[in-house]
Amino acid sequence: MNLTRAWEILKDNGFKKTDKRELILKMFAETDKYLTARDLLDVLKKDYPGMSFDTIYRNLATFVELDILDETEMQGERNFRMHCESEHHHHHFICRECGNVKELPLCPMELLGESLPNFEIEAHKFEVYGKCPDCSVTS
Amino acid sequence: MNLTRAWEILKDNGFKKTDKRELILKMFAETDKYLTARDLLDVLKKDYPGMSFDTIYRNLATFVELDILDETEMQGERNFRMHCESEHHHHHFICRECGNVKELPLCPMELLGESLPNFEIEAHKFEVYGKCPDCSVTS
DNA sequence: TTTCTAATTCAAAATCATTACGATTTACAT
DNA sequence: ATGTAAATCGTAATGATTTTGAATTAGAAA
Repeated sequence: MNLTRAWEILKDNGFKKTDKRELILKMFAETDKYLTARDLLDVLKKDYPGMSFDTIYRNLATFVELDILDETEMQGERNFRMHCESEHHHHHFICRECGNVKELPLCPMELLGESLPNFEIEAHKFEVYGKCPDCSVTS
Repeated sequence: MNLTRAWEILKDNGFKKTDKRELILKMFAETDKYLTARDLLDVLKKDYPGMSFDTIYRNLATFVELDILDETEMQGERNFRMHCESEHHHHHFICRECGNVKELPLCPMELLGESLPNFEIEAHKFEVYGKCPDCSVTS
């Protein structure tokens, strides 16, 4: 997802263009990694000392609601990332060292078959964690 | 995992038999569901008003460390459950309504193939959420 | 452009899960 | 029975997140 598309969605849903929102979205546009509310605040406080958690969290919620951001939960923290626009559904490897993300082409749900008859499936989570080649010590 | 085996492991690792540990383990032995620290405290406070968070959390950490319990994170809370002793690795469907759990026979890691060359894989998470047949409103 | 109004922001406090601490009690090997 | 390390208690601290209420601001309408 790029910034232009993100603002299109916001406009379409009646949200205003504010500099705080621009800063937050720019941070996501510039990285591939998952970011926490604190990551954002720490950086943005430099330029906008008044930036508060309220602003961060409310906007993150808005962005997730509008599918501009994806959210996942890792070690007790909510992590956010620009929503993937890949043609088809996929999952991620997440590097615990640098936070970088790699797409995994498969989705286990396709392989469930009739494992869950009469179950109402609402969601699923599949993530792989470890070290990417750059962070893996090959010595 | 049954209580006898759990105590075997604790003994082997030099942990003492305390009534608090017994109560906590009994709660896990009696249910199939994932429980939170609060679930445990709320119940155990009835019989042991003095029961404190310290006791709960320290013991949960110990049990997870010793593979007596499994841990997962759902909606911002850590959830615990008796460790599965099934012959082979598997994953779970978790009912968001009643908390009951159903084993899923597959593990997506087997299907990764060479998707992650030179990546150091440390962990993975695969869970399916929804409503079990009992909780699904079939009207 | 000026005005209006709802949306947004700020700053601080509340909440919730989790962790930590010093004092006391307990399990269990000797 | 006793000594000692381990475990527990009661409570306070921490850290992430959410909420609140007053002040500010963006964007639409006149």
